[in-house]
Amino acid sequence: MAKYMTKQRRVLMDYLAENADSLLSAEKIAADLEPCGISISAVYRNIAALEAEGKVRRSGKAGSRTVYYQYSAAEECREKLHLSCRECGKTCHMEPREAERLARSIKTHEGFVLDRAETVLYGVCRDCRAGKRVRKKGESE
Amino acid sequence: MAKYMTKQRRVLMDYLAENADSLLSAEKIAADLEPCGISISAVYRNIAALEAEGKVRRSGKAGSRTVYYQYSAAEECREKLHLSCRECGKTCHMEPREAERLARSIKTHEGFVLDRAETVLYGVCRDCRAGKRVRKKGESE
DNA sequence: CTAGTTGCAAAGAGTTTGCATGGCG
DNA sequence: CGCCATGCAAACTCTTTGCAACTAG
Repeated sequence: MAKYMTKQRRVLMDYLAENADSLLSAEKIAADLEPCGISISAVYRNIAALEAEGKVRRSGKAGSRTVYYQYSAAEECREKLHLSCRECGKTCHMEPREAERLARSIKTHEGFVLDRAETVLYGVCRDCRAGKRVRKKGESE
Repeated sequence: MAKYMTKQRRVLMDYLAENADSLLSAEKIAADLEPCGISISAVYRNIAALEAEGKVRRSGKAGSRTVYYQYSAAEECREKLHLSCRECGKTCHMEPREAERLARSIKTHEGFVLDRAETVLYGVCRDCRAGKRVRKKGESE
């Protein structure tokens, strides 16, 4: 997969890199990139390829059947736990030391080996707690 | 919602309670309960009602578009973090003290307030680690 | 009896796929 | 020029909904 670098693929990758801090649905991506001339199928197919290459991570939002994707630049990214904000949708990495401590703690106490690549912690981020009214597009109170 | 206790509802609730430790898709539930004479629509409708009552929790499995449900007996359940095993699908509660420590730690270090109700940690549980030593992709030791 | 429930089938939402055309290398 | 990638639309999967028949209280 990914033998040619097509216009669509480049546009998609740029877009994902620029929005590396938020969870994106295939439909949103397609909508935003539609003016660039990229079909929804191309979005899905490229994302699947990027996912296989480890450049994109998929994560479901609690209670939604839509799948969300996010750029996952480096390998190290997958060693980090992700924190996803319910309010603004942004995702950030948890400090490695913290993640490490958490993983160890859970393993010790529960005998459970955490899979950092697949785990996303949900909550409300610092900015949203501070602003408290950072409301994002199409999001009602 | 839930004004009458129908045969279907009772069967569903029993089933959910019995399988309180695993994540169940609507289809699996319907399949397992089909001999009891309950349609998939009834499954969905009852689950939606139970969910509204807080007796069922829904959670997406990482990287799957299917929604999974799980019995969530008590209120306290929602104050506990959940650990879900990728191998066997079982879910268990994280020790409250551990969860508390984790939440505090994240808040202190990242300014991120964890939503315990929506967060599920993925990994491999003690039993599966003991039984088989299946080692999968990107899993930390 | 009467309103909540059910089953069925049709409608939706989101994702995947077959096929002919188009474009990267 | 050959093969991969794209676009379109049809197929799929999972979930929701309309409606007439059914049933718990």
